[in-house]
Amino acid sequence: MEDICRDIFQAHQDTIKVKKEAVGIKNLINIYNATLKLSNTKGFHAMTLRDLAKETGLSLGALYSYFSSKEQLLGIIQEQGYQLTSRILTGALEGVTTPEKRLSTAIRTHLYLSETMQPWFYFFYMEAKHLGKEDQKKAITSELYTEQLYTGILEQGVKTGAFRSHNTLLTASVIKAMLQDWYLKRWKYSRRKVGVDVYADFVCDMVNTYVRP
Amino acid sequence: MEDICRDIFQAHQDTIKVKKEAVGIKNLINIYNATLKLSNTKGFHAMTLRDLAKETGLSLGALYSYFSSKEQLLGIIQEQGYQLTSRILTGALEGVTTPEKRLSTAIRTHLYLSETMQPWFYFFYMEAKHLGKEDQKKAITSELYTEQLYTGILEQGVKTGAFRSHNTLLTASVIKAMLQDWYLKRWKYSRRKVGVDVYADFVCDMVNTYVRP
DNA sequence: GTCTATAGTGCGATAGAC
DNA sequence: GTCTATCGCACTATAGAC
Repeated sequence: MEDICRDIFQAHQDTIKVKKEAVGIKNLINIYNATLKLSNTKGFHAMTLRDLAKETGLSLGALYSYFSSKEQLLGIIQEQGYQLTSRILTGALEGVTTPEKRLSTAIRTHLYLSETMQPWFYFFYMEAKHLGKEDQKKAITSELYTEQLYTGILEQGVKTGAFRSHNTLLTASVIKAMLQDWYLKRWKYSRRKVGVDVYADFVCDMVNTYVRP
Repeated sequence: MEDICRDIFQAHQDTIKVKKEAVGIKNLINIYNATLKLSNTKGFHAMTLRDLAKETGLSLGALYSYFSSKEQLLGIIQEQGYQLTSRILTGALEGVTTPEKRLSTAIRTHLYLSETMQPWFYFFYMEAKHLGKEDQKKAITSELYTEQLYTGILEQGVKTGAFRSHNTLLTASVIKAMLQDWYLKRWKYSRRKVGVDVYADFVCDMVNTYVRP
């Protein structure tokens, strides 16, 4: 969390009026956490800056030292998320060579990441349509990028004979759908005390059963 | 569409000030279509009643002859959707006895229904969190009801030996996730020219492969 | 760096003419 | 049954004190 906010602090020094890094990062963490909490309960649009001021303990004026408009606040959070996701996914797959291992690593990494950053992932999904035209394209690119990652692994597997021949694009799509369900319906799974490990095993099992020769 | 609106017209004669059924239904269709169109593009909260007036061709004052508040408009659409979904699903399964047939019928009916009523389903999913506390409970009940339907079919199949023993609750969850992906990501599937039949075959195939003995 | 106070805008909802 | 006109309110964003 602190790392994310340090990145943002340094990347947006033009719009962030606060100069001391320690103060800036502390408040950014506060603001983003509050934004995610409020947005994920009632929606970003329904969250007013007065709500946000109350939740953070900052004043309206102080908030505007950290972003130039409500819309920009939305954009910043989204953008940071895509970068982080693709960076971590790509990193986790480095050095993993066999298709079976790559598939299971990608699925598990994605699930564990969305587990620790659940509010962020939920936010990306639900607020994507409220973005400006420019940012909306980035959202679509991000969705297709991770899907492409799975398609690539599956096709590699078909080629090497590790997987049987099948519709890799549709398989990748439903893998994504299953991963997304994990962070979109957290209320359901936590109520049932289904942990991320159990869910990860299940998804890997179902996909493996389907694609194995 | 006309049937749905006739149901609503008759069920809400207390809040709908228009008395002539022909006029009432014609405008209700107009209003709900416009609401779905605008909400699904920019979100229900971001849609103003002035947007809605422009889209329907009605005035602000006229709109209020068909609902008592913006919030109630949201509630009416949601409620009607649940009733329709459960009615159609239950009806489709009537007389279908073997677990294999029941499973495939449920999946296909759900997909075909969400295909013809895509804007409604998308709306239910994305706007559920903006509902009042009362209506939110109904949304959760509805989600769990359809899931329960799949769990029931799967358990019956395990008992009769048609399916192997497996985690039926998680299987039902991911079936729902796959069905939801169909109407949540329509832009993706239609861009790729994947039709509902192809998708339905795929989902049935994947689930069957997983649960067969 | 953060505050309070407020300007300016656009909303949901209503009243009353037609 | 539908319209126009308008009220009161809550919002985003800013200006200036501390």
